[in-house]
Amino acid sequence: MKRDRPKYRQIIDAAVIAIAENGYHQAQVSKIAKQAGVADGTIYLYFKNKEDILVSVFREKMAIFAENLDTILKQEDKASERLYRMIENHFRVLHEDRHLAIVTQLELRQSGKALRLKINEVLKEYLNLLDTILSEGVESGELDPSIDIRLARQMVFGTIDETITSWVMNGQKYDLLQLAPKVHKLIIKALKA
Amino acid sequence: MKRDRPKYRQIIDAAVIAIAENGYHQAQVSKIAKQAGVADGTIYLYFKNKEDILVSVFREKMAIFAENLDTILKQEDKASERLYRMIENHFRVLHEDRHLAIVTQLELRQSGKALRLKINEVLKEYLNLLDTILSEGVESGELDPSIDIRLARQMVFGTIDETITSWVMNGQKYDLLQLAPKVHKLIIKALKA
Amino acid sequence: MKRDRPKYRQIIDAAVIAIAENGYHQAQVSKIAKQAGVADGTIYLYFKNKEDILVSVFREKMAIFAENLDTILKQEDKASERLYRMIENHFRVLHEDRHLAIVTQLELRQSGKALRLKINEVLKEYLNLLDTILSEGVESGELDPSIDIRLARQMVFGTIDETITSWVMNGQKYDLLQLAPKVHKLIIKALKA
Amino acid sequence: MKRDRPKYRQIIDAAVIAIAENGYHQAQVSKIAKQAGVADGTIYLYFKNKEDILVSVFREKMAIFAENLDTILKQEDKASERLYRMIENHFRVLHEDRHLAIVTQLELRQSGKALRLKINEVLKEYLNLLDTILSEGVESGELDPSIDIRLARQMVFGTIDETITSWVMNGQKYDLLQLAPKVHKLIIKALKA
DNA sequence: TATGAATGAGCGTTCATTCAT
DNA sequence: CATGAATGAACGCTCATTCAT
Repeated sequence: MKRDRPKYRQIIDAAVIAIAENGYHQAQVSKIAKQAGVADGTIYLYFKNKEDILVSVFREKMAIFAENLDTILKQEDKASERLYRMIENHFRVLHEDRHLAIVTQLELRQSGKALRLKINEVLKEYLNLLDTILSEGVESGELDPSIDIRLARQMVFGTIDETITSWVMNGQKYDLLQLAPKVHKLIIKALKA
Repeated sequence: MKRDRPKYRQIIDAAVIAIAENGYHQAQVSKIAKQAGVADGTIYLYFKNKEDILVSVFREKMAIFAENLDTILKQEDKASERLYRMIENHFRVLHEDRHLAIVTQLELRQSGKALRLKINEVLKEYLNLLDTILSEGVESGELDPSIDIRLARQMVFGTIDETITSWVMNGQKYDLLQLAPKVHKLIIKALKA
Repeated sequence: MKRDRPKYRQIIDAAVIAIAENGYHQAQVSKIAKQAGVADGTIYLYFKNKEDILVSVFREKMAIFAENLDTILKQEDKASERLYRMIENHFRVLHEDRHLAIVTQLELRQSGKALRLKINEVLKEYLNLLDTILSEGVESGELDPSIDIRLARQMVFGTIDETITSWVMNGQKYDLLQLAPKVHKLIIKALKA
Repeated sequence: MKRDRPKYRQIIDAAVIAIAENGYHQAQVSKIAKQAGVADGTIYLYFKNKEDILVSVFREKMAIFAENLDTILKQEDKASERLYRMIENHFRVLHEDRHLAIVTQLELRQSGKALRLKINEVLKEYLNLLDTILSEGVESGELDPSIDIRLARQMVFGTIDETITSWVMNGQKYDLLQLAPKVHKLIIKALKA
């Protein structure tokens, strides 16, 4: 399998750096290749085309969120705690990889419609896990039964996303992780029974 | 003043349509010119360059939100009502101009970093009004004094934005306006004292 | 109409020279543009793509053959004389434009299948005129009624084509026009009643 | 000798199939290798480069024509009969190997000038045999002494070539072999004393 | 002998911007 | 003011060839 060979991840990681440092439109294939330390043509042994690199970046990195979240769901069963761990996890991953944060919050959003649709498919899995947390929270009586799940999900994700984007656009100057408890408190207040 | 001459708005409106119908990357200057019924070169008598058209689109259209919001602030003084009117206004404007909704929620986000920064400056005025609503709500004792204004603003804007973007991405099929009360309820629950 | 503007022919003529001098695969669009004294992009104001240039070269130049042949058909009604004039015309045009001879006999045949099909359509008109000469020659009793028109046409065209190609491949060193009477004699002997 | 080892012919035959089925420009070295069941690199143990494969294809296959023709020259001494056998042989070989017909009549002609010159050298041997038939036919009084041998050869080869190319371009739908007597008759009429 | 992963030079095309009319 | 023909820089991708194993 191609994605198990070392150069696959090497190129993925190079793409994140190249995009974060140059911007989406200035991250030419040749720049990614140079950053990865391979020839331009080598890229095409591992990826169908440039778009495929970008979707793969998103898929591989998103897997980190989803995996962690999966573990959290198994460890916790209180909705409030689950949400806290989710927020904290989301913030932590992007806090620890600032290049990745720039890429997911700013650069990848400049992609064309086709790529956006593929990215959304990947994102959907993550949002489904969030839906699960919310539904189960309602069922257990912990969360307000009158909430609209979709709307609640949009609020949770929208708040998280906007918070991180603001942090990135302001130069990642302050400590994103410290915001987790406050964001959590706000969200729980809105959702609790 | 250039922006008072009829062709200025003609080009702005043409840009919104051209971008909504063709997508950001397929909205070439020549297409905008054709849509506006002017020659390519004429564009450059009214705008410095392509980026200038797009920033102007955002500025002119954003003015609608801000104006309305200004009026609302003068008419209402309860934070809850102000927020309701703001959400309702935001939803209504984009509900009534579907081209504009596509442009602001999807297409304009594909622009490069430079343009994004300029757009954010324009957006900042709008967010400042929101900050005002929140601060005054806290001062009057209507809103929870322990909230972080910036965070609260990010939640409010993030939730609104995510809700609208979902609506656009799902083809603007359902009635966005009907969501206003629910969104408002959720937000107020999170923010009230 | 694009093809009436001077740059259209300018580019066509430049393409013939660029291809003759560099070979089909080495006649890059930028070389054709430089030879024509225009910018690369200008080419695309007159032609859809590179293939379109080449088909146009063939069409425009082939028109010379067909026009002359049309005139000949009107002036002469003896098949033998018509064939002589056709051969002489074909030889003369290529003899007088050696670049064109290289392009039609050698370079343009290196094009891909798609282009070849389009070229063949253009060629078909010319071959139809030849068919007319042969059919009318048979009807008038001047040519052998037992000949297969298609086969006869293939012989006439195959002989002419092979003769010219040999001349080109040998460096256009001898006088092609002098061969016309001999070729004509050979062909008439094969076809006469 | 390399060309006696089994993989040599294996690659030659694979090249004919790959070119006939994919077209000249789509017959990449890797496709030929796959068709031959060897690794890409192995090709270069038997051939200097891609051009060398193609020249070898032509040389090896042309040898069939020449060998047969050699035998014919020994068996027959009447020019008319020799020509008939030559035409019949030429038609038969290509009729029986339709892949080869496509390759020699259409695909190989798309090659660059350099390759074409090498192919012509191989072809020259075949054409020399044809010259011999014609010269001896003139000497024996069977053929018209006034003919120009080179021209006669161009007519014979041009007619055969054009006939076969037409057949291939029309999808090899009709019976090429049946045309041999008619072609022969036409040619003999042109050449006989 | 045989392999196949890696290489990197090369090119058609788009489109924002200019400027002579 | 308005036009639109002309410009030319910029880039993703292919594929013949090599060479370490």
